[in-house]
Amino acid sequence: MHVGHPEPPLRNHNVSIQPLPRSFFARSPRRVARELLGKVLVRTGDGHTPRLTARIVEVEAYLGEQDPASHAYPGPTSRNAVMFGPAGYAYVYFIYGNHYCLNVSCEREGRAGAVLFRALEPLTGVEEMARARGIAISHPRDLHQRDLVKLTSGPGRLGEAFGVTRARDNGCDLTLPASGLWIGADGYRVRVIRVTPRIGITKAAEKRLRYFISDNPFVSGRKTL
DNA sequence: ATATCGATTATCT
DNA sequence: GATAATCGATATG
Repeated sequence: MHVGHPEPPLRNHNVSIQPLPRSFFARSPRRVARELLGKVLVRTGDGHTPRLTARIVEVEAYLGEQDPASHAYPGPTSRNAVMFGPAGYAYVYFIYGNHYCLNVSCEREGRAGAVLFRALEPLTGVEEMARARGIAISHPRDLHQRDLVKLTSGPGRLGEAFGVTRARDNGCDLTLPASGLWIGADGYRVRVIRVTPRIGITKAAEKRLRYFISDNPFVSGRKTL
């Protein structure tokens, strides 16, 4: 075996994961974003067995019709309809002709708001994630941190790793394991949360609505203000 | 390490 | 017709 690994890159995950209730999401995007850190995104197959699990380590809040950076800013359209619906549903958008990004709707029905998933820490199903990302892995036990980071560090990357598309996942209920894509808690406690301006936007770029777990190596982009 | 750029298409002006 | 909640590749310090 190898020596000199300060920490194994993967913590294997045999504890049970409990779905989050809709009331968790039916709050302000700021609150939901902060409390989503440390929770687990799950992709389940037909057999209800989790195939893919990954810890949520970086998110951004989008506030709705008053937030110029939000897709809800122009008011309800067919694209953003899920954001105006009830909380706890997947809002998936396609961007730059290349990438699908995953959000969860917040607030009460009729009031827009969402949290964008920006980075995950893979827990199980790493080989499938690597296949989905088109990254060759010789021997799964020899995975290095730098390879793992490329799987789910960034909104487009994590979408691809989890096979998220608008046709497949937009509007699906993320509180329901039967949806195939859902969010749960496994008892993990986050230590330190950091807050910075959001990434990659041109409007309302100064608002500090990006939340991430301090010192987590899977966080995307700048780790300083 | 940071900077710049091309890819590629749904959505809106 | 312009833009975009991104990524990966390339160039340069």
